[in-house]
Amino acid sequence: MPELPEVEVTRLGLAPLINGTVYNVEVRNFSLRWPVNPNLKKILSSQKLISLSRRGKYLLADFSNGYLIIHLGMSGRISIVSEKKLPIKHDHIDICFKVDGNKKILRYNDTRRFGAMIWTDDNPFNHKLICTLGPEPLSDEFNTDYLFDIVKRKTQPIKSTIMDSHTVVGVGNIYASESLFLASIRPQRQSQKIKKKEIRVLVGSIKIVIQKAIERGGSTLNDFYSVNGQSGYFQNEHKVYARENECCTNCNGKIYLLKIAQRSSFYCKKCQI
DNA sequence: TTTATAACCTGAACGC
DNA sequence: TGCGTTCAGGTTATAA
Repeated sequence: MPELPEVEVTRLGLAPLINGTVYNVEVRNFSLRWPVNPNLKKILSSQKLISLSRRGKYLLADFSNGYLIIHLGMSGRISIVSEKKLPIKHDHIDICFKVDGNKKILRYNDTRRFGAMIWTDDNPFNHKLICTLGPEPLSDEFNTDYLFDIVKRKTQPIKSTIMDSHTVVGVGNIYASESLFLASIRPQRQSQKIKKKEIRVLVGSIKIVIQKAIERGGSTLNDFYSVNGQSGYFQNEHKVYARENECCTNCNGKIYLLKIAQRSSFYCKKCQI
């Protein structure tokens, strides 16, 4: 489910909890990708949520006494619900806030439990999961010279390179396919054989695709919904992703499916070289 | 050092 | 209808 745009949409949706104070935490299942801190309830009790930021696909919840690092994995979802709403299957964690006298529950649901909720009282940017991440795709740091310097040393397919969070964060399977289509580059091309002028176009394409997806509220395929339960709309603009055997919107040719690093990759043989 | 693969877990979709 | 198989948006650890 969540790639960078979906995580950003989630972050923005959680804004009503800022300045709220935690009055209860209920962990129904501690077994996420990494075990949830068994003392989380004690740690967060009476703490104030100061701000919410994002680094790649990680949400960073800044509390008075430390940070909660949240990753949604493949099927994680966060919603704000009322106290009356009963938990359903896979609702693993509730963090209960009092905000301006009102009670609001941050509810974490994750069917496949590939997500994570990690407590740290250190600077989260020093955390081993965060400190090795590549630049944000929309930042100036992610530019032609930067990416070209990386790809010229890589023999792996370009799609694998741009999906590597150490190269650039937030480009998952959907947006990798879409960005490569926009840049007219086949996903299986060997990274080091791609010319600098193509890398320039690719960098621009990644920025465009990510920016547009954020503006559309992310992509809702099977299970992404924002905090308010709204679906995203960017899936309506997918040019190649999940469109095997359909017509290319550009040339009317056929969209092909190819497995790269065990992941489905979609491309047009005519438009992408 | 780089690249490929297995693993984590659940449920939907599909074929027989 | 029911069972078995395959596949899915992410990321890390391990093997090659």
